[in-house]
Amino acid sequence: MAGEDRRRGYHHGNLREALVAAAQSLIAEKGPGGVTFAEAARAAGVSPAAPYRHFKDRDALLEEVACRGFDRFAEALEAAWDGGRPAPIRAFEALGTAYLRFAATEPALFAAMFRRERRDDPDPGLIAASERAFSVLYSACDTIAGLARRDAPPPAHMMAYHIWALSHGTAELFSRPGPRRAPISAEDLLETGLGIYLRGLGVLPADDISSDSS
Amino acid sequence: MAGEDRRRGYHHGNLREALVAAAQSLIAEKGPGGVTFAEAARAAGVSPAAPYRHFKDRDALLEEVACRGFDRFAEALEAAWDGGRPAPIRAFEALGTAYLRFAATEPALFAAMFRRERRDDPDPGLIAASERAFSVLYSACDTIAGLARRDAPPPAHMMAYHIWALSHGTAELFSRPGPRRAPISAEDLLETGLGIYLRGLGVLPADDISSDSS
DNA sequence: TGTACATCAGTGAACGCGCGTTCACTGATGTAC
DNA sequence: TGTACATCAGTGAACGCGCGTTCACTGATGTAC
Repeated sequence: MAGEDRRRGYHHGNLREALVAAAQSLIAEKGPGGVTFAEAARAAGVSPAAPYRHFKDRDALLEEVACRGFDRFAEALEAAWDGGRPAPIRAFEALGTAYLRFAATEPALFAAMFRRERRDDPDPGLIAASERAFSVLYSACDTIAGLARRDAPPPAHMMAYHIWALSHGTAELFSRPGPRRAPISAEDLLETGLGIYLRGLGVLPADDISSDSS
Repeated sequence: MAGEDRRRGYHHGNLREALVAAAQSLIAEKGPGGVTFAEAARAAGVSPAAPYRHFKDRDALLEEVACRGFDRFAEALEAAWDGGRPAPIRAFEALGTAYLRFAATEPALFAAMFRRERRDDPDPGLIAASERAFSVLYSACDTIAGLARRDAPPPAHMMAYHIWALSHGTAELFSRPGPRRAPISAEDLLETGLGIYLRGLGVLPADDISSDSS
């Protein structure tokens, strides 16, 4: 953004950032496969050879975008969970909603983060960033698992994988821009799904059992 | 397959099939984005102009692959569900496992079916094929919903969307070829997740309630 | 049974295009002294 | 405070490549009579 306004002569000053921004809007336009080194350079107002000073290749650029995506994703999830306030269950639902909203409002980042054409060599920075996002989910599950009315609480990491899968599947199938497929909104689907899941864990009371104790 | 063995002179005889097969293996190699009209033609042993006789463009070819993918997917799911035999719950788990297995053993078809770069114009044949697959899930859920020990069974279509999302998310995140991320197998994750979900619906008995009636 | 003709499916050459990548270069910036 | 020099970041021209797409064409197949 800031780098596009004014060229300061020979040196761009902020080319790396400009390339990342350009890649992001190219992804939004044509998907990750449509990102081209040459076009990113053009969008940044720079010669086609310039990007090589900052990124090894197209894939490195996309990985950088994905990495920042995971960082912002983690922030969004963390803000939604908010340490379990005002109440754990409510915060947990907000967490799920945040997952969907991120997928819907940042389709470019989301696509870069979860694109299927990964190279074999997994970038450690990217893995670390995705771990950061996952850890928000994990700590929320850890709190929620403590509410279970059983002697043995469900293992939080398994729970986190379940929740992640449910949220991700809902986002992929029902929450992306494009022709809708479900007659129910993605948010409602995820909320009801989470509710049923938590009931199954004994975290929420079952409907057919009279119980007012939380 | 059959078309590659022997050229019968000027006419290929089975070019459409050969192109679909070529596209499929190109997807397996480089993902849907790596599919090229020219390369598919080359793989089929035919001039670069020949594919235009059978497909409008690259996207039409990919849609054909996706369409067949959904057909085979529906078959696989149907075979796993098997009308609810030997027992509904067991068949239901088999259905989930079949979802994962399809994603793992047919990554090319799976990628074509669920690729994100869809054109705006959704092919009716493709939609119909995906509906066929979904309807297997739906009818299974309809049967399972009837087992709930409540007065009002959960709406089967909502249930089907939940299950679809959970299965799809598990497949996307944990069941694709590549570096694993979860310390639990995708199959185990999905099975436990389904179990918890069904407990939440009242279809399976909760652990902390003594109940031996199925 | 044979012939004429229409239709179909693939040819191969050609074109313009944009991309990836390299190269010696050069303008700007910072720093040692 | 000024000068010389090293380093850095971007240039622009060039190359080879493969793709998409078109075109008039031609070999094969089927069918009317």
